[in-house]
Amino acid sequence: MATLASNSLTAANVLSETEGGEATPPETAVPEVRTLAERVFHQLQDAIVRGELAPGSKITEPGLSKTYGISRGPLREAMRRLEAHRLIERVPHVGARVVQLSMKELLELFDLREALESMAARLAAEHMSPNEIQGLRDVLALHEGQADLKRGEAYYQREGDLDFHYCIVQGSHNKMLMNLLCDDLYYLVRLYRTQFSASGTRPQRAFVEHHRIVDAIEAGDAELAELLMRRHVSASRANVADRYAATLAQTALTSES
Amino acid sequence: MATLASNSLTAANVLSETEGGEATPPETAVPEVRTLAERVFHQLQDAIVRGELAPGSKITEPGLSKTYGISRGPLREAMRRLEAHRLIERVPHVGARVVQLSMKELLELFDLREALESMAARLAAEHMSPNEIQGLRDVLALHEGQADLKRGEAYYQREGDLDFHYCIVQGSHNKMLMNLLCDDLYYLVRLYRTQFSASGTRPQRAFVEHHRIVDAIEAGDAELAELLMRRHVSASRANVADRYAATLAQTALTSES
DNA sequence: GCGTATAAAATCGGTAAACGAGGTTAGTTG
DNA sequence: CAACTAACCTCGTTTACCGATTTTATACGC
Repeated sequence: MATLASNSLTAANVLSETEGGEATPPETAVPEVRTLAERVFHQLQDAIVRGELAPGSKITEPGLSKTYGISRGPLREAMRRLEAHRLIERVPHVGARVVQLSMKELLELFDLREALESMAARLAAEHMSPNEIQGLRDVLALHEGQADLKRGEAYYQREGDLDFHYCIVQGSHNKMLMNLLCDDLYYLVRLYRTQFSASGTRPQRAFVEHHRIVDAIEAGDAELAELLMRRHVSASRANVADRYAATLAQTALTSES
Repeated sequence: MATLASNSLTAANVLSETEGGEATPPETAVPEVRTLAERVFHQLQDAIVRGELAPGSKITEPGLSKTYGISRGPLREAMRRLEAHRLIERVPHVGARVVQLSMKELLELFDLREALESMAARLAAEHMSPNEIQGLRDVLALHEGQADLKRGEAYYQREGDLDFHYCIVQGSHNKMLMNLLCDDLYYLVRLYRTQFSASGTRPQRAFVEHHRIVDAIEAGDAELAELLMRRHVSASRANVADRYAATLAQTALTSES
């Protein structure tokens, strides 16, 4: 049966507003989940990012075909897309498995983000409208009100942090950059966060840094915004690397490359 | 090792039965063209990049299925990958068409390259081995010997330029960066070059810039290498923008970005 | 017992036919 | 000439089936 009518999209819902009435679903209207292949692609993407599909685990076509109740055709299309996004790895007559990420690649990813997001911050400072900047402030205020920030957890490692970075990237008004960061890299970032359960104990600091970045953007100081964002990402990277080193030293001493 | 000096094409040529002798050159053996879907993906990718499939033209499944002599299954998988790489655009019950690129997006792409390739140059200066640097020199020497460089054409806009940038990116030893630039963005770059028949008349200058960059890398001067690469890409961008503006002014004055 | 060789099962890659759904086009009608 | 309708086409998906390759399980020999 084609049950493509109403399904749980579960996408990365960014801004959650007052759910008073269904009158105006803000911008983020339910986009294009019109085909089965697309739906299962997002479902799988979500399952991988959230760790429901364990990293390194093998995924078979008959298995997924059964769990999601679809035939192999659209399933294989979805898997092709996952492969292109580097969320699964495939060996021709063998099968596919969820990516297993190394610390080296995680640090590489941070280097990429440093280059790209600092660029995004510069462009955002040049191009963001007062309205958009207000939206940024709203996002920060929303985060500030959340309890988990005060509890000193979660903020940085949850979607909240990404919300902020999403907004900056959107504010760059550079479509290519938006595609690259939001469509390609951020799913990997989220995947890393679940795999390493990483990046924990610097929530307030990150929060302050976010505010400083918005200040620079609001002031139209592109150079400063770029610098602050570069430092911000770099600090995140160092934090992750430190935590990883600590974990390594604590558990045992096995090498890796 | 890992000098992929003259790979460039890797195009669609299938593993026709011409593989009599296993005397394939050391590395760079024809890797994974083992499945039909993969083969047709590369064929289509190549056809699009080379302009054989006109930008904006509609491509239909029955059509391609017939042209390439394959069934719709693997064809659709290939198209999914093309879509993920942004070489085609797809509308759910309507069809797919080759991307039509705007000058705005081209300039955005250059901005991305500026950020990413300058980063690559910095990393290359830090990580490239003497062997790899020699390989870079060889690539430049190869280009210098080619006649078309002296004729003042072709060098910059042909694969030659990309060869150089490929090598720099490889020299960064950053796998994520390599994936991003070489697997994702460079096909778009090449597509732009065919679509705009662009970027022509600064071959010697680009050539000199390439040499300066290698000098900086050889000297281990990461900061300089990064700066020079940033300028190099930026100059390319300006060149393209100028030529485009000239074209616009010449033909007529119609709409703009 | 253990390693190798062989056979069986499972999976992947691919083809073909068929069907409904949605979109495009053209023709008819008012 | 606009609007409605009816073909027609393509896309999305399922099902069934096939060969090729891999994995596993079994059996054999040492």
